[in-house]
Amino acid sequence: MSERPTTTSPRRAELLEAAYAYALAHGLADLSLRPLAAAVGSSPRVLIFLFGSKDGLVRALLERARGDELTLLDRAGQLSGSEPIGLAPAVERVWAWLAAEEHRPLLRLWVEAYARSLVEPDGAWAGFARATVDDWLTVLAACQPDDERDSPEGLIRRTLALTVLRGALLDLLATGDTDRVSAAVRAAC
Amino acid sequence: MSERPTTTSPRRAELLEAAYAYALAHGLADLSLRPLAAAVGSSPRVLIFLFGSKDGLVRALLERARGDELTLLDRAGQLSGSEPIGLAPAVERVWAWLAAEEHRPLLRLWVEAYARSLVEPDGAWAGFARATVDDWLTVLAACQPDDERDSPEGLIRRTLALTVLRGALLDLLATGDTDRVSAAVRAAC
DNA sequence: CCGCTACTGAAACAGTCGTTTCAGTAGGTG
DNA sequence: CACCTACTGAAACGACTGTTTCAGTAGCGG
Repeated sequence: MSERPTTTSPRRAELLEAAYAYALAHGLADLSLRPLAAAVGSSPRVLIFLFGSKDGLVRALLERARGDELTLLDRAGQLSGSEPIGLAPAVERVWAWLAAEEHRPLLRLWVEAYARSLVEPDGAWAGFARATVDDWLTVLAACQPDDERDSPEGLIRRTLALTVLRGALLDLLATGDTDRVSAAVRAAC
Repeated sequence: MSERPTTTSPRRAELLEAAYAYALAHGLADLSLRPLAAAVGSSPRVLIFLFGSKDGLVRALLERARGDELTLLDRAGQLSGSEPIGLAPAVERVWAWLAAEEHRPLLRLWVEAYARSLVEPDGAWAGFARATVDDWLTVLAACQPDDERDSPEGLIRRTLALTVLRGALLDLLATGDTDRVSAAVRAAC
């Protein structure tokens, strides 16, 4: 009976932003409506009304996080806008962004969503891991010179580049040892 | 009052093994006692009695998973037992194990625990991510020639090796594209 | 048989969960 | 004014959660 304006509405956008900040701080794993609603100055009733269900809210949060990720990727893509800058410089630039202290909550959230979508491939998390792999590979491809991009070795090289970035991110989030991990990324280039 | 044989007991070991199989199939994120107990032929009462609490059970499961991981690492370490085999061959051997289809549930569980211990560094998951980074770096160090191992570049090289393995694992779990990812790992060596 | 340890079943406890029901209020438009 | 849309508060629903209480049973050494 309580229909859903699943579409965008001003209040919905406002609450989504607040909920996103809350998720960055507390994680998505044991997110629950009542504490979240209290933190963002709302009520479970309203969250359900605006997002349809808790799953709808989580989906919206994941899309929101993916939005942040895509703006990063756009910035990396810009650098290859006029002329491809090559894989190694692209990796170093993206890594500088990933290693920045202030992006760590977002990246933790990202790892959490990635892992969850592997374990539980249905529901709100469906396809998140797969989607980001494709997003990144596409952007890395845009950084490669034209002839390299379309060769089989080009695919393998950008897969390796993505692998280094992802693995380094995991190490960094666990140890916080920026120097050691950044040196490894630099060595890979 | 119903205090803890937190120590090992025959029944406890038996149920732990069954619960481990269940966790491999269903994940740890929304593990709950009643369905688990039903699946392993026991009751919540007994699980609490034998493991002290749900947190105790989860801790035991994580230790159990880490046990599986350590036997893999031991096997990689064996190959460097008499004479260090070098980083690149070690990576290729370990990757062959990681890429095997039958190890995927264990690796999914591993990623789940890793991510969770990043988001929620207290409680049962504490230190899991950090511990495995150290485990792996130690074993990779044992594969390096003596002079390389103790140099600063040696630390960076094995960090990079670990990075490649971890990143490749994430890609493989999301896409299942063994050929592409294995080619990238081979290219890194 | 006694007493001890190890384990177990059934039921209840208090709490949280997502969601629903029913009731509104505020603001703009006709 | 009436009317519609957008939003909201309070309270309840039933289903679950981890945990506890109380009551056992089975086996075994003495």
